[in-house]
Amino acid sequence: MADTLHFLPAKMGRAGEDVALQLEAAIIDERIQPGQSLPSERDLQAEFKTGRGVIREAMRALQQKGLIEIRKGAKGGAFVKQVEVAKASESLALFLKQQDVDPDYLVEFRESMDRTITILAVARGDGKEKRKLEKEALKLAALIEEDVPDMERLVEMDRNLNIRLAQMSGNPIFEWLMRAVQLGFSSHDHALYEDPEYRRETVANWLETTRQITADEPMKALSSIGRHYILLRNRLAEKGGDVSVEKAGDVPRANG
Amino acid sequence: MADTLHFLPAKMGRAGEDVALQLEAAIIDERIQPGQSLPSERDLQAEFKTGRGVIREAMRALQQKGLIEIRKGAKGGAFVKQVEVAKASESLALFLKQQDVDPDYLVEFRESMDRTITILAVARGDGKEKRKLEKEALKLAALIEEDVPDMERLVEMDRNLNIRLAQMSGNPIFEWLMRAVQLGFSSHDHALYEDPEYRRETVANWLETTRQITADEPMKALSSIGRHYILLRNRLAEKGGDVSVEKAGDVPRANG
DNA sequence: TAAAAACAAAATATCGTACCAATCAAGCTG
DNA sequence: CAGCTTGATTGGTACGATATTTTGTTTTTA
Repeated sequence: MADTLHFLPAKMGRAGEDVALQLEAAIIDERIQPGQSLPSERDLQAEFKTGRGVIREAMRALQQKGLIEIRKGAKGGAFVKQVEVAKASESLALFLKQQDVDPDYLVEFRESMDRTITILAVARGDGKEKRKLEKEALKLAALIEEDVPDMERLVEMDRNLNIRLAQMSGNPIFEWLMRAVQLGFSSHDHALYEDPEYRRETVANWLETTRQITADEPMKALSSIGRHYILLRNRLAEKGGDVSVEKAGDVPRANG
Repeated sequence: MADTLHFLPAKMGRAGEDVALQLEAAIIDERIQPGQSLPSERDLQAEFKTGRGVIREAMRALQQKGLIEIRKGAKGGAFVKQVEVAKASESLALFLKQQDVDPDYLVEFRESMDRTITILAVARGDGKEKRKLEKEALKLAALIEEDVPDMERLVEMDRNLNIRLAQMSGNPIFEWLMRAVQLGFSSHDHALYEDPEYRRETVANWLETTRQITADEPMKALSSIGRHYILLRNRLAEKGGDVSVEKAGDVPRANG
């Protein structure tokens, strides 16, 4: 527990926000280190001289930001966390989802991002990472041999390949972007895997791309990336305009 | 008010999250349109068959995500908002700050984005836009002739040039990204304009870049962009590590 | 006797309700 | 038309009850 912390009584009128801001400031200034816990709800209540509801609202806001993790029970409480890149991506994904952006623009954007990431990954990824990536692509290839491939699983593996590649770029900002895009718009890739012919070609393309990356052949890898986007554009054109951005129906629900 | 909305009773144990998720889904799904308001807290309480505290926590989470805006008083309530790009920017800034990400990565990211944008802008921007851009660069050049240039104004014009260029790419995603980056991380550019020598070179470089764009010379424009980032990197190296990403202290505060 | 299992207790977050305060818009009144 | 009143809504506080997890203790078992 982090003692010797002192806060001002919460301001009336918008107490919850005030509490949240003071706590956030304390965390960001590293007056409370990651891993440490904030005082218990009741203690905070006393510290801020306010009701517990206010404290709880503030906690919820910080939790939502990914700054704290709340554990119940004895020795429970609010523990300061390192913000994960996945959490940071959520808010961009949310923004992207709300704008209904023309799929063409999205594809264009993704292609440009993919190309940069690929170049960086070839240059910076170490051999082990590269071989691991190639192995993942092989696993994907094995999966489509089945008669009735599990679509969800396929799309998830595709997503993971993309994120892994972004990680190999070594630049966390690209990982952030890639995750956001994958969070918001995986429906396009879904389209690629629906059709057996495209599915086959897409996976073959993944194999080729990862192989060229392992072989330290950036230009050939780029060429392969280009092929991927040719496939994607053709597929989207075939399907017509009915592949719009994902609706929120797929937001994970807490209860069944 | 959006009536005829139906929600499931909140699940025990993590009711707040459940409520937040259901509401978020309804918003993203556009079952509730931006501008419309959610039912009042008490109505939601009845709908979800839960206590008011739970509803308020959920509201706070949604508010924190930027999905709703809460107004007090008569005709008050929770109004669905368009998520602002600033939210995504904030959350990225928080992540980079907490993880202590090297500013070099940001520069690298910006350079790659700038290059793509420039190519697209040359290809898609019409002559009028390009000349307008060049004129803005000229205005910037005029400004640094003064003995004591207004730094704020300089940085703002630089920002506007960047955003205008992003707009000319014709792809809204690049514009959003550019805005997000400019919002949270313009301190680097500030560094470029502090030193008289760098200031002069930076502005000269802007002139060159915009000129090449107007002349439909993408490769020369790229070359010029490259020069910009050489300047920026040199400047940052000179200044040492003290130019970190913006503190979260500049996050807009709701109450004074 | 020592290890393992079962049980009780304490600390903590979570949930529900009731009540009052502050705020704001619209309508009423003089 | 200025000022007051009223109704609707969110904001804040208090208290009690419940669920969950850890911890310590006791009992059982090998």
